Amino acid sequence: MRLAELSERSGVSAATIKYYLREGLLPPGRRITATQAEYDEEHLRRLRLVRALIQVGRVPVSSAKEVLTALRDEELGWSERLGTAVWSLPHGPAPDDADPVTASARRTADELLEHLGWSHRGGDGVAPVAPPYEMLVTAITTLARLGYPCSAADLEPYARGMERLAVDDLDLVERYAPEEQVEAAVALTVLYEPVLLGLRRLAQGEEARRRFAGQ
Amino acid sequence: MRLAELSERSGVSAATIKYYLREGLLPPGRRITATQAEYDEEHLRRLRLVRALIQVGRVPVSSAKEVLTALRDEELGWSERLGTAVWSLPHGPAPDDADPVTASARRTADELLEHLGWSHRGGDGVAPVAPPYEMLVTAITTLARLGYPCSAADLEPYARGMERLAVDDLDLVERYAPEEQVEAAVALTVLYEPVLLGLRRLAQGEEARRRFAGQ
DNA sequence: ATGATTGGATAGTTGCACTCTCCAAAGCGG
DNA sequence: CCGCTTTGGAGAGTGCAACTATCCAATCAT
Repeated sequence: MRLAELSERSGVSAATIKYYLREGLLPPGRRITATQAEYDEEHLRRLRLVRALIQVGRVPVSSAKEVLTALRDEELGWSERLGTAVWSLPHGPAPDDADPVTASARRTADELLEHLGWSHRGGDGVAPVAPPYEMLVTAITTLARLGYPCSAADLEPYARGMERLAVDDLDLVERYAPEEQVEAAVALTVLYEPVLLGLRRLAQGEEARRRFAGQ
Repeated sequence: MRLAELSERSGVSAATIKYYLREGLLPPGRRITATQAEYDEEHLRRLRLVRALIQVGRVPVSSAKEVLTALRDEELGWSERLGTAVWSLPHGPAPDDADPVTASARRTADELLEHLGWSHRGGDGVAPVAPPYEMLVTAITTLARLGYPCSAADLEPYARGMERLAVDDLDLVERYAPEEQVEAAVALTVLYEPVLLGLRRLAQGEEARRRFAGQ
């Protein structure tokens, strides 16, 4: 199919598709002549994934590129690809280690993870600290600075909850054929986030209604 | 204290504080003379909340203003203030109701919420549909379009998980004095989101490592 | 043959979140 | 009292991200 048809079938404007091609978010089409290229179903699929990551997952274009590059990287195995993709996701401002509040938050996070038996550092050697861990530290620091300190004990039920959901997440991923699993894992990681946050806000509304009925 | 001191104590540049004052995110200081104003601890506290919402919670400035306005609105009761504040939070693109996939997603969401016994529509009368519900519908639609359909049954464990966490959330809020609870609820809703997402990504990493150890 | 279409390159637009510059009034040290 | 600095407000300017519009030569459809 031509770029115009790709545009029509995806609902993404031709100009935007050209932009994504330039930025390397989509691989170039198969060149037919000097001025024309042909796109296939795989391009359509990838374009839809890009739009989903950007619009629903709020992933910046540059990070989306990294995520997609990791997905396609034939050099890496299953878990490296997934790891690289997830680490490319946005994770907010880095913690400021000069700040004593950050140091305390880091201790809280370490205590929590140790208690849970999670290894938050990458595989072997001098692996960098995982972005999700940094994200956690930043959030705990910010809460503490605002006067809402949370201890490892406060966080444990949240961690246990996420631990249970991770089992469901991986079960869901295993429904798919092995060669589809990495993409499925990324899509489910990112696109279940709004599902989770939406359900959480609804659940809070329910619980608040239950407790403070007539106020 | 003067604006300069507010800046120093919060770590926010004076120019940015002026910008927030202009945008109405911070109430004006108490005017001392025609060209000087005095700020107090309450301003400092609010400024820190603004920064936390914007930087860690990824809330746009304009939404942060709505959230803060709702928090301060003396006209409203406890739950209206909290509801208005949470509804002002970003919730992604609205679902496209012309699309049949959206209609199907909406049925899935309705089925789930009915099964759970949650009331996703506001209080009385012709209340608008809750933004978190719309957020959920958009996410389910996007997943379906990408070839990752999820049924009400798939979503139930996630909803149950969030239901349990909402209880903990509200317990945490009730630690604070009644007049502090609305702000605490907003801060915890928004700032626990990175905590939750960070823990989820870490938990997925753990679970993936457990299942696919040597790949 | 000829008018429309295609894909690539370049430049322009929009929105957001600041950031800079200016300025008159105020404070302050001698 | 007099320079010198500081203050807060207003408006314009900046940088970045994500598009969007314009051009253009090659090509395709009739």
